[in-house]
Amino acid sequence: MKKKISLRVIRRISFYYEALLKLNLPENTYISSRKLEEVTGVSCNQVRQDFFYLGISIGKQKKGYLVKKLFKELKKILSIDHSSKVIIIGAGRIGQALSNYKLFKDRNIMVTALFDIKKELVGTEIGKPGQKKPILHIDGLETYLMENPDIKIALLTVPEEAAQETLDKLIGHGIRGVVNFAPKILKVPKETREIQLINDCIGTSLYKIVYQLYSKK
Amino acid sequence: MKKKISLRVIRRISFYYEALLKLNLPENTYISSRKLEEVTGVSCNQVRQDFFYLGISIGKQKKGYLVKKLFKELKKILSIDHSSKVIIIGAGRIGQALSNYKLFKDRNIMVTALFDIKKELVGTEIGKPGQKKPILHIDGLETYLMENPDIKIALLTVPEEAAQETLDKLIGHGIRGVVNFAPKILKVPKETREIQLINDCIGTSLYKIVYQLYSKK
DNA sequence: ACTATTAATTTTAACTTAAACAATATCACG
DNA sequence: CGTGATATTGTTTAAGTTAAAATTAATAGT
Repeated sequence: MKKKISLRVIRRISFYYEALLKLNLPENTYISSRKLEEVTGVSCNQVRQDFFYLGISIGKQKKGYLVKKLFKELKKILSIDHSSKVIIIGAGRIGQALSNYKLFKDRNIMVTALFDIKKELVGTEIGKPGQKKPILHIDGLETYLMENPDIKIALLTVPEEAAQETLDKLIGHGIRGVVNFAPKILKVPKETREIQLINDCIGTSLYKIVYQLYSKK
Repeated sequence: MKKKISLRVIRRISFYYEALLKLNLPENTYISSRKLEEVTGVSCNQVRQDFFYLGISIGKQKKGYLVKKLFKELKKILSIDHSSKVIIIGAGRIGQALSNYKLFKDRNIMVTALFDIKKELVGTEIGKPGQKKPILHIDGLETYLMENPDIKIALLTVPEEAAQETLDKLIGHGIRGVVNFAPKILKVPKETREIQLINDCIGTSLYKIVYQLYSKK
């Protein structure tokens, strides 16, 4: 029985992983919790506690964690030690930006196709040579998913008017996890259980920053 | 002395606010905590506790909260009862998408200009007629901010290679709050205190969804 | 061998959410 | 028009979760 890890911890773990990517240290060197604090902003105490909690006790006193080992452990926890395929629904600016997002490689996440309804987009490809992805019509979604049953994740970047309806359609066609980028909070229908939805609405954090800045006193 | 509100509460408050926007109810009708749960996914207990905590005790038994009053209270808490001006650094796909983001209006947040270094972009305008925003060269940033001292917030959508450097520059020129959309965790220099930075890196939530979906068991 | 640094672990405190419950206003109904 | 049932709030209390701090142990370097 595996311990449940909260999304908050997962987020920090992803920070540590990103830090390793960013620093690009040789695999046989060490990185300390202090250094991780410096790069990620997460306190070294928290770093160690996270590692302890997760059963990562691979540190060496006075040196830190072996980069190679740490990479491996973090990947395992994040479930990015194997490759995941995703599709993007909506080939507008956000969708295209996401599909071009080069770091997907380091995270073992692959965009296989984009879907849209705009005539001028459907049938074209986007991306750099060698990693082009087709833009397909959304009517072909069901067929596509039947032919590619290992695709369980969709990134939703359609206009907000169409967002909820599209989400429902995705779920109906077997998608199990969705990140919603449309500026509108979506909900999964009650009946359908076990669907993972993250509302990562663009602009949400504006509220936070405005609050922090202007609510003072 | 004002009570400190955590960002987590602020996020929920913004959900309630978004729910009101979405439902678009007449101002003189009522909305219950149950209904808010239905729309936002936040439990009605939590809703009531939030309101209690924040001193919003405007509910009527058996009916709920008067939409008009609730709007007013939420706006006040979120500090969007007055207008805030922001600039966008990076006029690429994400930056353009953000600048077109129509909901800014309802949130009293205005994009006044975009900045970039690309020759083909600088000097042009984007946006629908009547709300066009200029794209300026980033070299003009300092001057622009001196002429518009009420702009304290920047949205950062530059490529990740330039992100940290650009953030430092922004801070140097008096920007006080930044939302970073580049796929890289940034940090504010230690010396500079009181700068609000939110790393809202595009793609961060992919880790979460992948974990939730593939780590099962 | 001593010192300083760092990890592992435990303890404590803070924060967050959930649950419970009393109070009250509205509505249905006779 | 009165009355009772009920929905819904305001408030408190408890539980659960998360983060911080403190402590212990180990090891590298001098």
